[in-house]
Amino acid sequence: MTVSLRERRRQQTAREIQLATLDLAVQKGLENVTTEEIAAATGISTRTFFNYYTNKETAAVGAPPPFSEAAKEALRCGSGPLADDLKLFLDQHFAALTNDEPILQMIGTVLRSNEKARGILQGFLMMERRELTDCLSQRVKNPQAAAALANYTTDAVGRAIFLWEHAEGLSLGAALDIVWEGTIAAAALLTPPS
Amino acid sequence: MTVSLRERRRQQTAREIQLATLDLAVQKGLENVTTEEIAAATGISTRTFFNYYTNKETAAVGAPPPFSEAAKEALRCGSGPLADDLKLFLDQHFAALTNDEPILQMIGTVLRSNEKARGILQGFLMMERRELTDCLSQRVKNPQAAAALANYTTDAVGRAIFLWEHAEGLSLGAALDIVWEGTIAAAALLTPPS
DNA sequence: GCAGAAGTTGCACAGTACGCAAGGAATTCA
DNA sequence: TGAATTCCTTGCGTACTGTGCAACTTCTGC
Repeated sequence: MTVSLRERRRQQTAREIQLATLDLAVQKGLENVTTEEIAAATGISTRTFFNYYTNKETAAVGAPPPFSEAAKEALRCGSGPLADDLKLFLDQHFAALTNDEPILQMIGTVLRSNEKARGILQGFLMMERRELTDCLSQRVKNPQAAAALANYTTDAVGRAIFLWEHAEGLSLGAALDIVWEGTIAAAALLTPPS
Repeated sequence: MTVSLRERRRQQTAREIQLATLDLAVQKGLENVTTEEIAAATGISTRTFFNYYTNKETAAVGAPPPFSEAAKEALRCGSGPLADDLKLFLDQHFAALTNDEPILQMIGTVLRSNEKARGILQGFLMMERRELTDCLSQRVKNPQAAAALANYTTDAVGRAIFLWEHAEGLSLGAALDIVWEGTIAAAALLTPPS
């Protein structure tokens, strides 16, 4: 096996901590949850909690799924219209996110009221945006345009999740479709008629 | 006088705390600065520090200048091409920022290494983006397109400041021009040829 | 099965953030 | 101008955060 018992247990514990954190946070707000409570709920010591996460906000947010290498490669080397390739890329990324909808829901609740948690997530998204910028730089010569496209794309992720959380009976995929359409419409509004 | 002595002193103290914080942070990194040091450098007690700011990161970031009401009004009711009106809006906002270039410089240094500070700033930018979205909603019927445009715009602010900090001998205004051009180019890339 | 690596835990300690109450300075109003 | 009021500052006490260290347990590779 490629993953040792140790590694598996580590992942397991990390996830248990995240779940305990989110569970408590949804109940009474992350501000009012102490690391001690989280540790107790997880069945570990406070000290061990800090061996996994540097703070409770990080524990709540967890590690978002990375972009798939295949999807990035497709984006770099794609030949179709850029808008279509980006949408395809987003669809693939959302397929990964959809696996943990309940967790996503809880994270959303935490993010809405917790500044520090937003900061953590922001850090992750910034890394993702940098990754995307690098991919796009291979197709777009103007580096500022590549950065702008990466921003349009990661922002669409955020807005789609937000919409999904606030609109009843809307699937994550459907929310993305709506948001992406708005993104394209906005781009058209900025583009002088040729 | 419209502003009482109390109010003026309060503003003064708030600024002094920010300057002391940034000064120490640039010297040795905000992580390695204690609230006690900041208070001492400002000439106040630790307790008073917390009457002004909830934490040192907030003290470092301070309160960014708000959008001017006139600029917002112009954006809401403007009739020119949207891209031009937005650029005008940004130019006005940057004129306000330019007053405190040295502070902006120091804030940038802090943001680069401090996660929590980025979170604080993110909160401010999110509010600004919401404000902008509201303005734009009066000119653009599709709410997702309005949100996307607001994002394009606030992101341009961030990228312009970043570029200005990293490129030697580039004025803030010139950086904005370059970034905005990239934004427009990216929009064109997403727009199918009509 | 055993040596070493990795993980867990208790303990100690520096730092953060805030409630509370006493005292001091600014503002209001008589 | 002087008293009443309001706001600000400060010290003290306290709950919580985050990390270094050392002892101990568990897992891994040979």
